[in-house]
Order: sequence, then C-alpha cells, then structure tokens
Amino acid sequence: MTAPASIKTRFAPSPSGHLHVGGARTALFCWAYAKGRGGTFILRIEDTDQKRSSDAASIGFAKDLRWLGIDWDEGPEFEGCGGGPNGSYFQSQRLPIYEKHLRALLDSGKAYYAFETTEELAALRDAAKRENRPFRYTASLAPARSEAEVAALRESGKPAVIRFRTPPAAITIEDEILGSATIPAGETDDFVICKADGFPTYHFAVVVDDELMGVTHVLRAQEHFNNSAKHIVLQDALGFRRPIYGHLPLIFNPDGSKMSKRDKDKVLRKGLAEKGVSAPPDGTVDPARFAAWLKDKTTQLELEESTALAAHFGITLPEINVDDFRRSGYLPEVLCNFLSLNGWSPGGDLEKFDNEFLRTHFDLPRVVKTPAKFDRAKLLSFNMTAITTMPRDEFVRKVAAHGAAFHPRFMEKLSEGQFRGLCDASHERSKTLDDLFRTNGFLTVADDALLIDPKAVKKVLEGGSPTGYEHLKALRERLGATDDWSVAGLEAAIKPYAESAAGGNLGTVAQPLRVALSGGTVSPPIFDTLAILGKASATKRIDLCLAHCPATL
RNA sequence: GGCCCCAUCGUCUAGCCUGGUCCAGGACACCUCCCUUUCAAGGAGGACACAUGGGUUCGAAUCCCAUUGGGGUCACCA
Repeated sequence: MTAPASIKTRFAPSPSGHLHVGGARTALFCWAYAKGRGGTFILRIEDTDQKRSSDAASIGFAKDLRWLGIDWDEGPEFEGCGGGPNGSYFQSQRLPIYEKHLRALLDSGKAYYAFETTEELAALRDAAKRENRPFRYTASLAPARSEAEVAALRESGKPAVIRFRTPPAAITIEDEILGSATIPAGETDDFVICKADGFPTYHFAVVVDDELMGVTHVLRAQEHFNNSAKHIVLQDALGFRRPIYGHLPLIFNPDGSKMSKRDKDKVLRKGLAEKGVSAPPDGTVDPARFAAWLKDKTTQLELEESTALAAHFGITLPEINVDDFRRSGYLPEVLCNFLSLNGWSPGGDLEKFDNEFLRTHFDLPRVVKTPAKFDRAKLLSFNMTAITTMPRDEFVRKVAAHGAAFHPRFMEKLSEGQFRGLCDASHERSKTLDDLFRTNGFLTVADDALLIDPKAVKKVLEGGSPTGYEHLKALRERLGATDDWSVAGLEAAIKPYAESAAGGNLGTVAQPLRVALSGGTVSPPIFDTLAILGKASATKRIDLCLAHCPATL
C-alpha cells in the first residue's frame, strides 16, 4: 500500500480541574485538522499523575467538548463518541504497555535507574543556581554502580526512577507552524521517563501512545515546544515514527498574564474586600477554611466554593474554563468561532464562521506564531450579534434551557406567559443568555418585598416638576382604569398622558413607573415591564411606592 | 541566567513566503454627533499600527543583520 496514511490527531488533556479555553482551542484545531481531511480525531486522557487526576474531571472534559460541538472517533466512550481499537484511552490503564517499552530501553542500555531523592536533586539544582550555571542531569552525576549493585539497590526497595540516556547530539524539531529549530547538544538532559511510583512520565507515555495509536500530527500549545526535543530522542531510541509537529501560540489575559483559576480568586478577594465581608454566608464555604483563605493570599478556594461565594455576593468572576462561559450565557458556536480567531484566521476580512467552516478551512500555515490576548469584549460582541440575529423561538428555547440549568428558582416563579413576554422584551438587548436573569430579579420578588434604590427615589421620584411621585399618582389612576394589559393596550393608556403631562416626553413619565415597578432605573421597556408583571402586581407595587412618598403630596 | 521562538492599530488579525497595486485592510474596543422609554441596541463620522538601527534594492511592512522588547522552557506536572 502506498496510499498516504490517513491523518490522525489527538487531544490529550490531563484530567485535573476543568477544560480551559486554551485547551478547548487546541482540541478544536486538532478536531478540525483531522476531520477536515477525512482523518481521525482521538481523545486521550493523560492521567499519569495519580494525585491530580480525577474521573469527575475526565467526564467534565468530555461534556465540555461535546457542548462545544467537538466529537471524537477514538477515546473514552461518552454520548456516542469514542471507543476504538487502540484503547484504553486512559493512560493509567496502559501501564503494562509502557513497562514493556521501558524494559526494552533498560535492556539496551538506553535508559537506567537513578536513585537520587527529590531532596538530593533539589540540592544539586540549588548548587548549580548558586554557581550561575544550568543544571542538567547526566549519568555521570550518579555514583558508578555495577549491574549487581543496581539490582541490589532495587531489591532493597530503594525508590528509583528510570532516566533516559539522552544522546549527546543536537536535536532538530521540524514544526509546521514555527519552522525548524535546533536545540544544541547538552541542552536536553537525562530526563525521567518512569517515576518512582511506577507510572511513566508524560514524556514517555505520550511517545508510546502516539506511536501505538497511529497519531500522525501532534498539535499542541507552544509551551510544549521544548518537550518535543525529548519526544524526538525517545522516538529514535524506540524505533518509532516521528509525527508532524505544530505548536500553537498561547492565549493570555489582556494584561499578558496567564489565564488561570488564580484570576477568579483575585477578583473574588477584591470583591469581598469592597463589600467588607469577613465571614462566609451559610452554605458557601466552611468558616475555618474561609478564614485561612482570607489570611493567605497564596491559597485558592475550590471552584465550587468561589462560585458559591461569588453568586451570593453578586460578584462576577472572570470566565476561564469552558463551563464558565456556558454559565455566563455564551453560545458554544460563538466561543468556538472566537477561540479560532485567537491564533488562526481564514485570511481576508472574514471572521464570523462556524465549526463546519473551520473543519473545511483550518490549516497549519495560517496559524499565527504570536501569543494572543483574550479579549472578552470582542467575544461579548460576537455573542450578542449571534443572539440578536437568531429567530425569536430559538432564543426562547435557549434561554429556557439556560434558565433551567442555572436559574431554576427564577424559572419557577414566572408563568409561561410572563417568561415569553420577558423573552420578547429582552431578545434584542441580550448579550448573553444570562442577561435576562441577571437584570430582572425584581420580577421574582414578592411585591411587598421589593427594595427601592434610594438614589432612584431621590432622582426620579422626588425630583422633577411635577415630581415623579405626582406622575406616578396620575398614572396609577389611569392604569387602575385600564383592563387591556397587553403591551399595545398599555401603550394606548399611557402615551396620551405623556403627551398632556410631559410634552410627549415618555421618559419623564416612564421612569417613575420603572422605579416603582423594578426598584431601580433599569428594566425592560416600560410597557413590557407592566405587561409581564400583570395588573395586580403592578398596581400593588405602585401603591406601595406611593405609600412611602412624602406627605406633602 | 542558559537554550528556543516571536515582533503590523489598545486588542484579535489581513498583507509578508512569490518586494512596487499598502501614505497598510477588517473586526472589537475607544472618541464625537444623531436617534431614543431606562439599560442596551442602532445610524453617521473620527482617531489609532508596520518596535528601533543598519543594510540589499530603482523601490521594503514584505529579504538580510544587529539592537530592543515579548513569550516559552529549564520537575519523579502534564
């Protein structure tokens, strides 16, 4: 067979925490590259670090990937994706495979046991640093031992790692995105390929799996660039093929810092400080844990804890992970589109496209070499365009699904008719699927529990001539006599009043109403707000508001 | 610090490979005005970049070199 082997890419996350947007973009590009060329896309779980990996994280990754519209041909089985002849796709379940190849390297003298403890290595590194020279581990650092001595040490149970005997030669990495780069001899040291706990290191597992799974193209973040040198020497030693490499530019925060969960902690600390919070509300975080966290800025809360705290205090945490963006009401297709634009472009002026377009157009030469700063404002703009241009029914459907998932209490309190009315009033002003829930809390509080912003009272109700209260009182009479509470009916009832009492300036009469109904100066258009609330609730709110007005009226 | 990589508006980028059509295009953000029922949105304008210095060339954003700046990496984490 001389036909070119079909293309095979893989996304290989380590299942700790949540799927980061950077990882999502890597997955997207790997997926698009393979699928656009009739190839195969693999999802492989790199769980060789026992301490950090969790099943929950693996499932979370799979879910996030599916939400983004990414499917995999081989990998863990999830919602119809995965399976395949090269399993297991969990590295922790492939230990015998790694051991076999480790054995071969050991037997041929290309790898050796090393017995230094973590502390000893740290001391060596420190010493090197003091002398201002780089530390590189080589076999010559360890005392010369005969085979029998090594065997005896092994026998005694002394912890040992296996190191690769890196050949003393320069290594050239051919990269489809960056071009080729040569790492000088001696830069790559005798790195560890098997840890003391018997698990292979990332370097070893990746090389073995990519070979065995038939991976032809390795697309990964640029932070792995130097690792490729290690992988190449390993491939040579094991007699493996060399895949084609492509290292993708990194994605940073606008200030150039790394996007990490630390960012959430920072915002949360700041928000809590501004609000003067010194103890956690019940049901959010354990008080002792909270106190410890507050004291030590280097520690971080669990994601669930910070999310609960932020929700309680109305603090908006920066989105970092894919599920953060989902929670915030971004559309998956928009996130994919925007992520693709960070590091790749189809050329020309086109920038709005879907995954199908990406699949058929993505290529390596057009990947940019420079790191990108993640611009949420532009993402938000894309999201709004997508939302406001979708059909109304689709919007209602998506908002309802979002509400069911993230705002069940809100959904319960609204009737179907009210919800539909709210959607009609909010569609064209929604930047996210979450906006409507965040900004219309006044709809779900009891009429007599509505808090009115004092600043709004002062400005809108007490101010003006006639005052807002006076308008409100007049409006209350008209509304009481109105039975048609449709948006059009309400408009017909109120507009004439605005004509006669405010010279046609609807704003003058709408704002007092808005404050009485919503407690603040921002709400959906006033006729919609009235209609959604309904006559009973709206008139009650106005009455309650009027009851608080100064006696001078 | 060693090694590797990179360098166009504030940001994401087009153009660069195959020098002239680029006094550098688009998008988001920003500014001004208009519209307006709050918040948004919308309409019309506007400001804004080839990091610097040397070459090569009739001609350079595009090719070469240096400087500066940025990033990555130097783990029994991936």
